[in-house]
Amino acid sequence: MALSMEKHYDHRRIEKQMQELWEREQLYKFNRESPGEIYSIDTPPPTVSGSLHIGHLFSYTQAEMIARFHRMQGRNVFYPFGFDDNGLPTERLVEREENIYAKDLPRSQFIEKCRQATQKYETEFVDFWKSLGFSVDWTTQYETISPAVRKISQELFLELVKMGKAYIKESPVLWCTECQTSIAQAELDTNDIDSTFNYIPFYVDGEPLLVATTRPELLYGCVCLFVNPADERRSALIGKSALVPLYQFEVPVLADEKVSLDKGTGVVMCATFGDNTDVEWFFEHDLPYRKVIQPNGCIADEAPLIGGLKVNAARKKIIRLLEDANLLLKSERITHAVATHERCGKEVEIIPSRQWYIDILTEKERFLEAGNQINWYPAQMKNRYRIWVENLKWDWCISRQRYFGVPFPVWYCKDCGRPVFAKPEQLPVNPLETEYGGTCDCGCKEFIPENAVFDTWATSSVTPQINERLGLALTPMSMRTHAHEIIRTWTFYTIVRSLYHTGNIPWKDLMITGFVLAKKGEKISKSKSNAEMEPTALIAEHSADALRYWSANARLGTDTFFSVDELPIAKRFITKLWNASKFAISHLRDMDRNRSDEPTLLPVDRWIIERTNETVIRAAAALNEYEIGAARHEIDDLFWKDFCDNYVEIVKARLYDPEIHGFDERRSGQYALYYTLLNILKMYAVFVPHITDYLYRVFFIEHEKAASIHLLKWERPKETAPDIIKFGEEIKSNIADMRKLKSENNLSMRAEMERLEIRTTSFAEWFKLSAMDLQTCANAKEVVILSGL
RNA sequence: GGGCGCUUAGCUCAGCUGGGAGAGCACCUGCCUUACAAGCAGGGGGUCGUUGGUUCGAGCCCAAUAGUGCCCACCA
Repeated sequence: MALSMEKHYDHRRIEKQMQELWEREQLYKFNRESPGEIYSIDTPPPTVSGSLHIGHLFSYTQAEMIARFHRMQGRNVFYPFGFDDNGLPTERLVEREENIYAKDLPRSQFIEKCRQATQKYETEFVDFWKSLGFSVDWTTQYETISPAVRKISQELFLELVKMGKAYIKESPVLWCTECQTSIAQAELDTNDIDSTFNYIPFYVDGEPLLVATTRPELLYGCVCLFVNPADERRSALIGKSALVPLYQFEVPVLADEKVSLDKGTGVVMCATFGDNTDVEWFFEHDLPYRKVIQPNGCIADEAPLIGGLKVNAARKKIIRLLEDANLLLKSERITHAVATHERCGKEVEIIPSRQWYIDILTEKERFLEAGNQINWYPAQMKNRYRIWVENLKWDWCISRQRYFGVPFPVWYCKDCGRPVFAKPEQLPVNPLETEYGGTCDCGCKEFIPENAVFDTWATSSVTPQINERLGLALTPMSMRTHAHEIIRTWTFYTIVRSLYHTGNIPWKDLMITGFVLAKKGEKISKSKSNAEMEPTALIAEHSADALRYWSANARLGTDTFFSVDELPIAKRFITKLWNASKFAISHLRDMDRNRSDEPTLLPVDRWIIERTNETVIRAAAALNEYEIGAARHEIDDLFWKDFCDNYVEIVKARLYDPEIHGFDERRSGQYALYYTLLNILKMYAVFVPHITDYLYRVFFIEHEKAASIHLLKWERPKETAPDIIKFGEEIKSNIADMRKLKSENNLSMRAEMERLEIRTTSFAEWFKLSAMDLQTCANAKEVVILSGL
């Protein structure tokens, strides 16, 4: 195929052309037989929630660059992509888009709608990654709802059951009354909500005892009052009975050190269940359960005065009743943080129910130790993990009373209620569609299927095992990457599962990327002002390489702001790379690479080669630490400042006029130019794969043989020559002085000058060999070298 | 309340193990120079949040303090 270099770089045509070529040539196809150690990347399977935003582009692109970097270090990169399509995010998307509620539809019909939505968005996502030039072997793609993954997920669940690490119990659980499912601690958000702190008198021995509460609707659920045992004012109350206002039943006054002396009135109402502390007290003090709130968010009918009302309406009504009865002695307006469900924003309740859990509370120490064995990039992200683990209060509830997810391979005996489990050969199985087919130990042959599905994280937490489904032993994988918001979920849960299933950490390195914010403090949303940040439109207009180049500007783990105003910088870089290459290649066309004798290099040529080697070393060091921005800046410095602004300007005349400068001298220049440009392109290939491969295929392919620049390896210079680099610094400073002189006199850079004085510390010999170059570069009549300065 | 960041030029940020304060954008001046005017060359502009300490020497280390952001806790 004939590729040409036109005056202007046409990203629309060339990016598409390159992507088609890569696909046709199967350039990124993973081959387990390929040489090189395997470098495996555990990439987040995006949840199908409908929004494809600049944050995806930013975070995934950085990881993709790491894949390219390691491939160009000679490693056999395994870089599978997946989709986390099952679960609540997809369900919420479908409910929102179609304006329906899952519970109003037949189960199978709703699941079918989810499947359709999933397919539609997954196609969009894949097209998107492809349009960014991702070096992914799409034949390794997985979906968490697929039969193969369902099977793995169910198998591993059964393994946990066998180990005693997964268990079922009837217990208070975090519950979303909007989504009508149990949820896990990791799915909580906190929102500041306006509320009132209500002071209500209970009566003990006929004397009023003021209790402050934000949840008066739970009065009927009150099971006791608590005071602090060290509270001298209250010690006489301990053990007595208190009369609950409005409802007129008696509850005991108990003592517990968790009660703070100075909060509210120092007396706490404990209800089942207002908050996490109530649950702890429920167990520690063996308290009874008084039902108030039902799973659908309505007050139980048996609760007088407010039965059947929604929680908020019930609260209002109770407050009004208290006021009417002169029982609301004080009411303070407050703003306080309440736990909400991250998927819908609704306040979370605590309701007893029968759920499946994975034991995590007994193994905190082990999880912390595992965290220490993993290399965190950037290192301080480990703190978020540590603090999360230390603060865990609930075992991981993995059952969801939802529809579009991996089913539990479980039935319950109709007689004794004991769970029975699917046999290995049955998997994957949906107990709603398949009979258990066995007999319970109690002799019963009838079973009730479990209709809950797994928490979506219960499946996505085994991505290392999912990635191993193709028969490759990968764990611990080389690297996991994602943004910092899911440390408490994806990172944590994967570590839990890996330790349980393999006894080992899931990956060696964790690369935690930052977030993209619209502007200071504003999160990305689908609001109008953010429409200009729609990524597919940005790529179409500004090119994938430009957006990739922009993404590579960030420091790892640090949030960044996106503004279209930043893209011209990237576009200018693309133009510069195009023009510089165009120039260099035009002077390399006649180069004879087959000559066996290497040219004797002039010092200037040695300098740019050494600078290139130095940059390769530095950029590789940064990328080995996942510092993409630092690496890019190193290469930028070499390319723009040293190569374009200085080296090319110096070597130009030699390339144009061998009759004046000498043919060997021209050959030396060609050699350095070839080496430097090729290696600059190789380094940039990680960041801007389209333009670099095009430039490679336009020219270098004749000499390098490999079909694509992406099949080449970076140089591995062992050391550089510091002297020649210092010499280069002196050349640059001499040229800068010359340019300054002309600029200050409003002269063209081409203006002729009488004499160029070169000042050098100790490189007089090298400057003598470069005198001709510098003389032409400055358009000077003579060059004088002043050494020893 | 606990933890982790950040604070450097008008803006966005880089500054490695302590020694010269930097880049891009913006601004000003000049330059059609056989890759690039979508360019090039040059310039102005900073008490490195504040205070104290260690050191021959601090943007960098230590302590305190202010502002700001995130993570966690906080529903009486």
